[in-house]
Amino acid sequence: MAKALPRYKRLHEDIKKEILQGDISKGSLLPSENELCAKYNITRATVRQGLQELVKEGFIEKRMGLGSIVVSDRKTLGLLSFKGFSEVLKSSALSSKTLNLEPVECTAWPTPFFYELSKKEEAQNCFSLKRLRTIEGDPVMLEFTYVPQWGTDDLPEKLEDSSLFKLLQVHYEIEVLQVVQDVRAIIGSKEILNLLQLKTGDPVLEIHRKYLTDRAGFHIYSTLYCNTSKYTFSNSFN
Amino acid sequence: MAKALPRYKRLHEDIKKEILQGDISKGSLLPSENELCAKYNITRATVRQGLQELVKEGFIEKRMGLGSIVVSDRKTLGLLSFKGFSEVLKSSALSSKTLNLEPVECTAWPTPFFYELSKKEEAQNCFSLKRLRTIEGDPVMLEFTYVPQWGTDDLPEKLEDSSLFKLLQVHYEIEVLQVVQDVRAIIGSKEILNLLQLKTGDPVLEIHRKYLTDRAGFHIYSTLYCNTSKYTFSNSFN
DNA sequence: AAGTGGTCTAGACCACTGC
DNA sequence: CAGTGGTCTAGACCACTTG
Repeated sequence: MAKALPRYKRLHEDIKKEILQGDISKGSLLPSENELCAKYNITRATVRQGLQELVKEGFIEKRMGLGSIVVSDRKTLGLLSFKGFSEVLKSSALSSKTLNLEPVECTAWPTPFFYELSKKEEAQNCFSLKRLRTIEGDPVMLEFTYVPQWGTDDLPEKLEDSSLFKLLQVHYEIEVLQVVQDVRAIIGSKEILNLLQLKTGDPVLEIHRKYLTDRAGFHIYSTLYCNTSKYTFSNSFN
Repeated sequence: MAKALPRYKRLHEDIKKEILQGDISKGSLLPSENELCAKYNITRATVRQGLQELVKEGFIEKRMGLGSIVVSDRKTLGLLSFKGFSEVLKSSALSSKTLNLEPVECTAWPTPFFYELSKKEEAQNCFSLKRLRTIEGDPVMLEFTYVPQWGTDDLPEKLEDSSLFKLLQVHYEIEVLQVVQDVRAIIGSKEILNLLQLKTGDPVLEIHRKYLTDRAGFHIYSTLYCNTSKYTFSNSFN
C-alpha cells in the first residue's frame, strides 16, 4: 500500500535528504529548475512547489538570475527559536531544567482564550501543560501550553521522556511550520511573580503564541511569562 | 518609475487590507479561488500564489473542500518583523507617524554599546537617529538607531522622504537579510516613560537589535522601547 | 548572449466537504 | 450532488546575473 506521494513532495524529500547527507554541500547551487524538471519528469510549476518547501524550511535560498543556494545552517537560530526551550539551550553551557507544576490534564479550553479558536477546536478538549523552566537554578519562564486532543490521546504518558515538539514530530508526525506571537511587557500577577521569584511591581515579558503545523487546523497555543532580569529573550529571523 | 505590482501581490494586499479593515470578518470564508480568478482576471495559479502569502502571515487557513477561512484580524503590529515600522503599518487602517526627536547626527558610537562592535565599525563614526513612533496619536515606540558611516554620507538629507530601510535599499543597495534581537521587560526610566506617555512604574518592552545586511560587515543597530499597554508587538517566523 | 529564477496563462483531473 | 481546494501539465514572457 504505497502512499503515492505528490510529486513535488517527492522532490522536496529527495533534495532535503541529499542536503542532510552532505551530498549537496552548503553554499553550492542546486540543479536549475529546468534541470530538475528533466530529472523528475515534472513541470516547472511542480518543481517550484517542491523547492518552495525547502525555502520555507530554511534549507535553500533563491537568487534571481543565479539559482538556488544551499544555506542549510543560516536559519538555524530562527528555527531553534520555536522548537522549544530545551532544544535552544542544549547547545549552550547553561544547565536548564523543566518542572511540571501540574500533571498533564485533559480539559476544556480556558475561557476566554487568548486567541480565537475554530469551531473544530472548541468542540474538543485540550491537554494543558503548566511548566516552569529554570536556568542554572533561576526560574526564567512560566509556560502554559494547550494541545488539542485530536489523535494525540496518549500524549501524557509519552511526554515523560521527550520534549513536546519532538514528541509531536516523532509519535504523531506533526511538524511545526510557523509561529505567530504577540509580545508585551506587563507587571506580573502575584502568582506569576511568586513562581518566577520576582518582587511586587517587577516587570515580566508576556508572550502569546500560536504554532501552526502541517496538520491542517491543528494548532498549539502557549502563553509564556518570562523573567528577563537576568537572561534576555532572544531570537533571530529573516 | 514605480514598477507595476505583480498581480498575486496586488490580490494579497487587497485581501489583507479587507481583513484588517473588517470588511471580511474573522471566521468567514474568502471568495473561492475561482471567484477570485474572475474578480481579478487572473488564473488560479496566480490566485493561489497570493493566498499562500496570507497563509504564511497567519491571516487565513485553507480547508480542503470548504474554502479559505479568515482566522485572524489582528490589529497588532508586526513590528518585530525587520521590514521596518512604516512598511508594516501601511497596509492597515491605522494611522502612524514618525517624529524625529533630534536631527540626524554623525558621532562616535555610544559607549558602552549594547552589542559588540567589530574593529572596522569602531574605527568609524555612525549616524544616530532618535525617533518616536505613534499610532493613532498614541506614542508606542521610542527608537534609537545607529547606522555606520560607510558609503552612506548623504544619509541625513535622503532620510527626509523615505523610510530608513527603503532608503538603504534604494539609494545604497543595502538589503537586510537577518535580524538578531534580545527582548526584555523593564521599568522605564523617567525620560522614556515621559516620551511614551506612561506613568512611573509602568513596564516597557526593551529590544536590542542587530540587523545583518548583504554588505559584509555592515550592520545596523537599534534599541527600541515599546509601550505595549494598548498595542502588542507581534511577529511571525518559521 | 545564455541561463536563471519570477511571473503568468489556460487548461485538466482528483479528493474532499457540505448539502 | 455541485463546489472547493490540491495537484499537475505545457507552454510563455520577463528581469536578472554571470561570462
